[in-house]
Amino acid sequence: MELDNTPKLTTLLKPYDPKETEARIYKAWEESGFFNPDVCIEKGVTASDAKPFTIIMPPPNVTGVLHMGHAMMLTLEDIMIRYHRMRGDRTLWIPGTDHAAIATQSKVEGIIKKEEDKSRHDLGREEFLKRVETFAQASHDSIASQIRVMGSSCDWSREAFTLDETRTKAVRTMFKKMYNDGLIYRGHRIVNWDPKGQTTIADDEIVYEERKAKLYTFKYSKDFPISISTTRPETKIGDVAVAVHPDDERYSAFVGKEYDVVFCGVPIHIKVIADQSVEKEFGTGALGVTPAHSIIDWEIADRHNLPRPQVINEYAKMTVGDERLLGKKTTVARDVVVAWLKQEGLLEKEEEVNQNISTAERTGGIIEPLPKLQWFVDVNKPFTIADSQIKGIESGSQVTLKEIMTKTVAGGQVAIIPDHFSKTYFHWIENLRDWCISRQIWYGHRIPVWYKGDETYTGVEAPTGNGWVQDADTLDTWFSSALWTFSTLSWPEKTKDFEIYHPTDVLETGYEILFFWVARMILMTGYALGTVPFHTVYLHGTVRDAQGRKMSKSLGNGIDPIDVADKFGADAGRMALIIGNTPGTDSRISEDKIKGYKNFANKLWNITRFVLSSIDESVIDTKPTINENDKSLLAEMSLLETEMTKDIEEYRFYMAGEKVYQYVWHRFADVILESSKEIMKNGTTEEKHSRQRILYEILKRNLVLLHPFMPFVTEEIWALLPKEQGDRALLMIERWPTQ
RNA sequence: GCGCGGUUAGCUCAGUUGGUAGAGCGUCCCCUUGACGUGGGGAAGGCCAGGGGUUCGAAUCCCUUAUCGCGCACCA
Repeated sequence: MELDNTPKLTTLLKPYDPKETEARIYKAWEESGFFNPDVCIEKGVTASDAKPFTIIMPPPNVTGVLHMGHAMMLTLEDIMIRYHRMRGDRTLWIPGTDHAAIATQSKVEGIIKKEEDKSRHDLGREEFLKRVETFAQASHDSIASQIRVMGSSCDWSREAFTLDETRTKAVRTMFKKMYNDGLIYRGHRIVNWDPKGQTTIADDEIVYEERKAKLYTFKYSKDFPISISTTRPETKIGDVAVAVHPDDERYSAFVGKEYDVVFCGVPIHIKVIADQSVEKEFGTGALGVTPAHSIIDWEIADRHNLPRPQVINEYAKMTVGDERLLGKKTTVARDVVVAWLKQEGLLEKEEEVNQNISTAERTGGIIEPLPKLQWFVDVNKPFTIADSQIKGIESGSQVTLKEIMTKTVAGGQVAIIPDHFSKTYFHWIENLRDWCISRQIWYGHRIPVWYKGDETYTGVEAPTGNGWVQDADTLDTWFSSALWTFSTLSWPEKTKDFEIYHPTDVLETGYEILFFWVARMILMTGYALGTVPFHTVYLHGTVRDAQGRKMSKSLGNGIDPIDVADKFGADAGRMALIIGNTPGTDSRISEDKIKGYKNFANKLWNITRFVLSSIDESVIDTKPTINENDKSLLAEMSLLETEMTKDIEEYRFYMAGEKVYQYVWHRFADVILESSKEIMKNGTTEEKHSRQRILYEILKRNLVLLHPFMPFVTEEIWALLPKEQGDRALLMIERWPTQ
């Protein structure tokens, strides 16, 4: 490696300017090829038998631009990656983006609506998809450049997209495998229907909003013996039973009896049944069972083998009744039914209650539970796992997807940081139902199933022959995300990458997608590969504004990480995001905090100026004797290195960052540099040389320690520093101190 | 309803296995003009939410109360 021992003091005369520096440095890194572990091995930076360290980047949605949460994610991951690369590990960080089906589609629909006043149906499937792809591409390009601005040292040669060719193959292969194992099934079941988005959504895409509602208590008819309560009288047209608790003596005489009534002009048949799920104390203690329009009631119907008449359609309109009801919106129909109840003298009580109403996360539409023919992943069905490396699950044994999710975490094969999220995780699994994976949207992985008459074909490629029609639905975006750790490594191809880098080491992501994503990756990996997708899950919190509010467009309180990089430098933004931020805890960020770390970058710059202007070149070429006092300063430095290494290994990045900050500013600059001034003035030649040598050494060693946190300024200073034998040209591949 | 967190200096937060509390910012005083004013030195400020317990010793472990936040479920 070439050594350039000319201190570039002219550069150093100016204050540190991150804006001028950062883009240039990133380009140099990228051109060096060292983001790619193959190049590191090829060039002798990494041993060919070095142990791998892998992170697959959680792919940002191609819905626009990066926000502070992404910046935090990228920083945390880059710290780990740079640290491991400097340690000599075979370090791989794969970047990528997510097509984010519903989110991207609704974004583009919104734009087209606004600009052209057209819907996706006006454009047609093919034309609409073209528009989405154009949008996604532009969005991808800005995201990719923003990831670079943050200084992320990821391997762009392996970049992936959840909807590209390789990932499509993985998705289809997985679908077919699960279908063949009977874990994916098509069924007519009650689902969460979003009338606004015209699609099904998964249970965890529901957001509950508290609203005031009226609870009506009434009887179906004058002769009906039991009163029931509901907030949705219009659904009662779909009732088939009244359920009471088996121990409820008030109603035991009626259990088993059946009644025919005409309810608001519609004849209905009601059976009185006893079911454990009914609460005696709630309302009248009797529940009108509407199987087609309530998830709980659907399950009651399962237990009692009841019919499930549908009375509401996909547009939230009534499908039965006379002219008063037919075709009316549910909200209108509700008033009609209530008026009828009053008129007939059946309404006994009308009270105001607070209720949690289910809305769709993406569109805000009020969820209408409906029975529909959809695709599901069965989480409770046992299947034979061919080859299992999961503790407590033997190869060839019968196991369910739920068991896989539980045992990998319970057995410690996947460690969650902070640990208390494991409890939340288990709690979620206990309540997990079958996962509805089909969506009635256009953008995404189309379900790889084809129909011809009564025939059904499932496969990676379309079937040959005429007359086959592909299923119109697409897959839940989390289906493809769930394969991310191994689809990015070219699964189902058995590549070298896959062999070397999977399972990955760390998944670093926000706690809010523990269920959406983390759990499903564990599910898919356990199922398809019999192993875990990663050994450690590091969950970061939400980045909030200075007042602790979530950053949002409507509030206008967002801080754009790119603006931050522009104004203060990416290094400053990185430090501000990391320091004082513990895993799983929300953090606040403000310009003041970021500014503080810009000052720190400048401080480091000026330390360098002082050191370089204080030392003779002789202390670099010929190592002078270090006196006892200065030796103790080096020992202090070693201690810092040991502590920081331990902190990073144990995922305490906030502490590692703070320690080196404290040391550089308040020990190295405030004490050691200050005391050096006196030595340079009045010390003996030996004292001067000893001190000069350790100033040089301490500075270099601090640059190494700081590099994962503030890669740009440290790399820039490194380039300006005279080198000695063994120093590497780029700081990013300099060796981390061995412990 | 079930579960999980938080409650520490004016503000934002640390405090790794229990050993009489720390940082950043802010405030006040002082210093300094060839590394840096994006600087240096110093100071004030906390019965670590309340109560109880374990211990030689508790911010740290256990119980309990209050309060804030979050997740899940349900509200028929």
